[in-house]
Amino acid sequence: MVDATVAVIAEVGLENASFAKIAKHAGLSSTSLISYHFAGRSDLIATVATRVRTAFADYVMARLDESSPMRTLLSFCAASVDFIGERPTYMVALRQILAAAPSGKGASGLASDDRERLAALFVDGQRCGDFREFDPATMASFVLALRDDVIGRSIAEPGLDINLCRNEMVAAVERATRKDHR
Amino acid sequence: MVDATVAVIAEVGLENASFAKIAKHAGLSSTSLISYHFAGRSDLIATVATRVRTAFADYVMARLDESSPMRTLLSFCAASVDFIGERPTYMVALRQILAAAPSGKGASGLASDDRERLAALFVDGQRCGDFREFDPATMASFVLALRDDVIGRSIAEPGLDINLCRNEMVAAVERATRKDHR
Amino acid sequence: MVDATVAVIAEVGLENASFAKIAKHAGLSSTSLISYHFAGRSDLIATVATRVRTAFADYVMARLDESSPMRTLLSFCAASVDFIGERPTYMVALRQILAAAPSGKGASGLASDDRERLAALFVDGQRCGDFREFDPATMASFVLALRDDVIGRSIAEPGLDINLCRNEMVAAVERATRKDHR
Amino acid sequence: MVDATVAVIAEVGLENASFAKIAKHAGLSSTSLISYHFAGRSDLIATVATRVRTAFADYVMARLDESSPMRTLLSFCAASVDFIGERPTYMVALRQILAAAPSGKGASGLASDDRERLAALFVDGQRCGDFREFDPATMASFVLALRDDVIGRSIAEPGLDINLCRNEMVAAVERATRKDHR
DNA sequence: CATGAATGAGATTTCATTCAT
DNA sequence: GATGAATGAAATCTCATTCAT
Repeated sequence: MVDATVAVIAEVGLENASFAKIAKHAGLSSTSLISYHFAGRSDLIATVATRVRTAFADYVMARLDESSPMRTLLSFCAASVDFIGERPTYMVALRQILAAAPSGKGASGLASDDRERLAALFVDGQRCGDFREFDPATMASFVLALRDDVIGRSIAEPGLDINLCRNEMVAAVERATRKDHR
Repeated sequence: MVDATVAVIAEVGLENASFAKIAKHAGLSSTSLISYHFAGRSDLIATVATRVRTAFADYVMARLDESSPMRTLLSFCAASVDFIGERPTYMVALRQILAAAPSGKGASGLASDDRERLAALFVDGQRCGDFREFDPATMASFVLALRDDVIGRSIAEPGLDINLCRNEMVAAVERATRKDHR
Repeated sequence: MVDATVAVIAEVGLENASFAKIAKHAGLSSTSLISYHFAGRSDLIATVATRVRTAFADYVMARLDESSPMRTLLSFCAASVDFIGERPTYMVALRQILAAAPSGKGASGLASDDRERLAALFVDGQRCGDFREFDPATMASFVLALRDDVIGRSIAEPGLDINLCRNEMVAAVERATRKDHR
Repeated sequence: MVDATVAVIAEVGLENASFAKIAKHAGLSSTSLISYHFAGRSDLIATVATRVRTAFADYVMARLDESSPMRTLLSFCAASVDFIGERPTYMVALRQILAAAPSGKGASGLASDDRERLAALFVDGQRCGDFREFDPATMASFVLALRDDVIGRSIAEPGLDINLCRNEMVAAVERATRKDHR
């Protein structure tokens, strides 16, 4: 049921992902089952968000090279983009959910997890000399924005070269964060 | 009427920006006037997007320093972020519209203008030695993604320091694009 | 304006013939002109009905052979069918208006004119021996029903042979009304 | 729900038979249930038409005297008119639907069944000498037109004598179709 | 005469949800 | 657990009409 929701969101967008479409995609003959299992629409999409984020985190964690802060960062970028190619609908759905989230906490809080972890990584890396001085929170947000941009383009441009995106992203992030030479 | 729509979208999100709320905000006594002036909901939000993009383009163009490709790029970044502080609701509305846009053209096509111009700028700058070698289209998308990220954060985090964001963005973009030092 | 209404009714049916469509067909930029010239929708379609009926009556009257009741009847039938071929949209519109008319008088009374005149003709012809004994009112209604049927078929079947219809109608009406032999 | 629709159409006409009135007549608290069960307004009225035509066909079939083509024809006429007296609202509704039907197929196609069967009957009867030579398709349409005329009059004239109509129709149809006496 | 903005009623349709089975 | 009928709110859209210009 959650998977059906992911698929529907990826196909028609969060706004148009009604219980009716989800039920049909899941092979259910009534939307009442969804109401039965979830407290409401927001409960359902929160569950979806969690499921997607877990899958994403698992995938990325397994590919993390934590031998140094910079390597952690770059392997995070690479793995993130690879996941987009691996499970496109997952990231599309997550992006829709995060974009539509009203300010404050709620679903938006979901994204802050990643951001905080990245910011902490930057603080570490600045201390040990991997990174130049910049605002960790802002840079964390920037890195995630690049990742989300690849997601968006992977939707809009069917023939997109994911490998190119990954390499470009890694190169850009490295240059934006590393210590300036001289 | 378009301005009322911008305000409502910025307040409650695109999804909840119903004709009823817009009419109320515009001081109209009926939603039918909106249907009268616009071919439909999509026509209205397309008009909104155009209006916002025009205002944005005008603002940025007036602040562009075109003495070199790199300066053009960095002044574009700075002006973009400044506009967010200037007309926050405009950018919030635009971001909602772009995020909800299904793939293909439509609202997504709205962003392609900027992207193409940036890409062309990169090609120029690479030829004249301002920029290192990278994929112009990908980098153009990245730069816009950073701008959109600042928009998003300006919504989610009321107390955000826009000046900090601008400086960080300029610094990051410059390092990501300039020629590598030996 | 009346002619535009006729055309629109013939094209999309009375039910869908809105002021908006009529105004567009008439080249007007606003429906308010229609409201200005007519007391309301019913006034407009009543005017249309009158216009059409006048045109129809003029056409038929000019072709009537009143040398005997039977000849009057048959020439009425022939001329009626010919008019359908001549001005198809006129009769289509009239038929729509009459069919949608609620019982009682109103627009329905428009049809009773023809019926009464035909019934009177039958009474005459029965007196002078042209027609057999039958209920004049019922037969009058029947004759008009055949005419309306040709109208209906001329809409539904584009390639309909109007001449065939006229001849068949004349033959059928003659046999249904003439005195039985022996 | 279908029966409620029939009743409402018979009462206020097809044009004014809104979901609201139908729901009210059916004792429903919301019009949404109609949208739930039917794909749309056209689906509903198509269902109504089918229901009515089935009832009509069943009634007439049970009263058909098929001992000869002419007897089949005349018993069809008699039974048809009798049904009008039996279930007035059914025929009123059907007539409204057919009259409002745009050309082409759709509801108009509903009548073609009867027409084809009658035409086939005429061909048979002409071969065996029951009927004179005439165009079968045209005559079939004519006979149904007479039937529909009685329906129409039974609406417009409350005190109409149905028996008289039946007898007049049978007499007229017999004379219009039988072989001419020398 | 003509325009076009504005109005309010009303129509269909979709939505999430509840309830009895 | 699963179904499908039923509900009420809300959304978009069309309609005829009015009014100021």
